[in-house]
Amino acid sequence: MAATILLVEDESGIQELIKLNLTQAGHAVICADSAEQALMLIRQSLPDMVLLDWMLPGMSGIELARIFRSDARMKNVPIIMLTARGDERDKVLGLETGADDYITKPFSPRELSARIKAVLRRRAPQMTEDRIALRGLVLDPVSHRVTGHDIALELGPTEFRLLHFFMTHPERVYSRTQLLDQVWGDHVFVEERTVDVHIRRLRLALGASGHEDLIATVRGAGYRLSVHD
Amino acid sequence: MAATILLVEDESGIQELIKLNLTQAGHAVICADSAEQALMLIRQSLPDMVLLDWMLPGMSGIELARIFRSDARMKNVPIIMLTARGDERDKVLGLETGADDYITKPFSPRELSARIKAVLRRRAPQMTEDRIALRGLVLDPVSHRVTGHDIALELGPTEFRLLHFFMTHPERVYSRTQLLDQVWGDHVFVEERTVDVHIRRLRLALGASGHEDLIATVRGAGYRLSVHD
DNA sequence: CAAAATTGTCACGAAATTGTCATCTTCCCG
DNA sequence: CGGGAAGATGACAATTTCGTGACAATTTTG
Repeated sequence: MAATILLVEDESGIQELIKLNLTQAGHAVICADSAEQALMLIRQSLPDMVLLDWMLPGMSGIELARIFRSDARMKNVPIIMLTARGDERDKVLGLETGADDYITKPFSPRELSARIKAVLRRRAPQMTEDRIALRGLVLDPVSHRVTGHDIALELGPTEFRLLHFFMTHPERVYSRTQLLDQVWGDHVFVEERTVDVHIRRLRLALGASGHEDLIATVRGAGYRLSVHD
Repeated sequence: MAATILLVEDESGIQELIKLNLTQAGHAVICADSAEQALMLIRQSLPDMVLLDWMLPGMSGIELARIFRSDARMKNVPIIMLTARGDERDKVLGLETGADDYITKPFSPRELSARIKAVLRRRAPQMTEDRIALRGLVLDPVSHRVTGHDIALELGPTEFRLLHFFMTHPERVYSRTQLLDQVWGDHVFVEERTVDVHIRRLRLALGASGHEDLIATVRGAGYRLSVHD
């Protein structure tokens, strides 16, 4: 279970330490020193979750969390608060603000890993290993198989990732750029129109089970997996 | 994120300084020395937000904020209060009055920028991704769907943006120029009459669910989305 | 290593969208 | 009532956007 994690922590020592732990656990880590930087980064890199230090210079962690939560685009990004030992008020306040979990410093790498795993399981549908069913379509992340009305579908690797992404994010329009970021990866340099071609290939494959209209194109905006007929 | 900001500050030195900062950050700045001037300017120029000094000659900032809030036309314009250092009472009072945020002088350009960005993100209604419902009409920015009485409406990209804007700014008249700025974009050079045509197309589409009279024409002034029948 | 599969890019055509204009309608005011 | 101003409407051409098939490059597989 590899995830992209945004770490917001002003003390560079602790930041490095946590970053090391997370990296070794197989996660991609993006670091921010301040609330402002965090705001920038979370928008452009769409992390799978945020590790947020309670105490920050300027804007406090809790304020930052509140901002995250008030913006619909970031509403679904899970947040874990890092707090100093035993400050119960902070804990309550943090959870009220919408943090998904909190962890008190100092903590062991194992504990951190466990919390991350738990939160991701709860909040990031893509990362789970559960089967996803939708309109007679069943996608199994484990066996890497897809069936439509019990008919096995032949999908290439990219088509599979694309469908996987759409099925974990239904009823939501994604631009070509967003799809490239989410399905191909941030760093990749690929033409936007390439998305069209893969959408087409995916549609063709889905057609084998009568699901050709599952993915709708939204002119001028992007594509969307529609749950309704 | 470029915005039009109304700055209300009586000390010309500070005013110049802030104006410089904001301009460099890519915002358009309109300055007012007094509450009276501010009232004039906010009506005619429709800023995206207001930076309001707490201490003003004559009418105080907080009174001004109260007036802003009580006027339907300005109700949706976010306000950031500028207060002197550490006056907590002001802070509380300010937030109660309806200020969206406060910032204590002196402050760094970075902090100001961050607060502005945050407030705009929170308050600029078009930016949120919450579903908007109005007279049986439901617009979902996320899925890019519009339904009127559960009937799906077919909208082109521009019609969608136009309706989105109106639904986030109901009961308020917008001139063609303002609509071009808000829906098309500042830089675009398009005939004003083009707005008429798109209004028409939007009305036609809305007619499919019996909402043809949703957008009213205000002769000599512009158009308005009416909430009431 | 050869065959097969996958992938990114391109060019072309179809279709949708858009801006503009000319022409009616409607409304306002003397 | 008439004249004009402002808005509505329909048509149209230009542009944009998307779908589609082909193809070469690359990777995977046998």
